[in-house]
Amino acid sequence: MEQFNPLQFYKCLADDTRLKAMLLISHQEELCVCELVTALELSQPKVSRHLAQLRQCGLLSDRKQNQWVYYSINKALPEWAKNVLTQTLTANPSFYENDLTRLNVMGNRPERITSCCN
Amino acid sequence: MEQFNPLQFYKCLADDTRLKAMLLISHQEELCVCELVTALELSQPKVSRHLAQLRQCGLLSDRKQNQWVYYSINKALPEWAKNVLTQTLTANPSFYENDLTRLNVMGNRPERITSCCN
DNA sequence: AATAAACATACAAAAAATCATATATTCACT
DNA sequence: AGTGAATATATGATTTTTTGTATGTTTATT
Repeated sequence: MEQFNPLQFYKCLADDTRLKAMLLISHQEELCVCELVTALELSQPKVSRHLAQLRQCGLLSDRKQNQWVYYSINKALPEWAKNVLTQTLTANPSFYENDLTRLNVMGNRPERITSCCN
Repeated sequence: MEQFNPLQFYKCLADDTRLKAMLLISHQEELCVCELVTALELSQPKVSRHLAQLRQCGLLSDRKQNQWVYYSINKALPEWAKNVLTQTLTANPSFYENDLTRLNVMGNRPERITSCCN
């Protein structure tokens, strides 16, 4: 990850899929690809591609567990960028409420295994 | 101006010219087109086009005085968006320092007439 | 070993954003 | 009335971004 720069950060947020993914992940701590596919009602390759971009730009981290890959907000993000995400999340609930609803009614969500038992 | 939405806001910030213009205007309260042309070292139509977009999206206001058009941050922007701009401005001085330098050494800057004397 | 689920990636096509250039408008000054 | 400075906009070309589709990899299950 190169030097974090605000233009790159905003380019990452300037797409419907990526912005909603970022907000949903912020809201839920972490989400796997298949949960985002369901919440966003988009194809798996599309979601996967955007998540890869967000990871490459340093906005997301991923961890692999069994067959799932969980994405979360990169802890190393600059404070100002974290604040921007938090402000956006709390001020715009209607922007992602439908996605959150679909996530909440989703069946078959993978069970998280707490890290102590890995 | 339609309902303000975060995706549109971030699309506005996802371009080098627009992001720098927003930050410079934030920093300086208001700037006219020719000052931005000098600071950013870009063509007048290019700057003008981007400013028009920022105005149409509700991020900037303009006022006309004599032959100059001054742009400033739209006072009616949602608080969260104003906060995002402030955070970005204060946390990333190096992103726009060269532009600020060019602005400061610029000769022939138009003289502001205080609004009481219009 | 075969099958299936979850995820990633490659590639070409389509869509969207940006740009340079030319030109129009407005205002100030002579 | 004519000139020049500041700004805006239109148009077609170029560049960038996004997308669908096909395919590859890994892991779990039978």
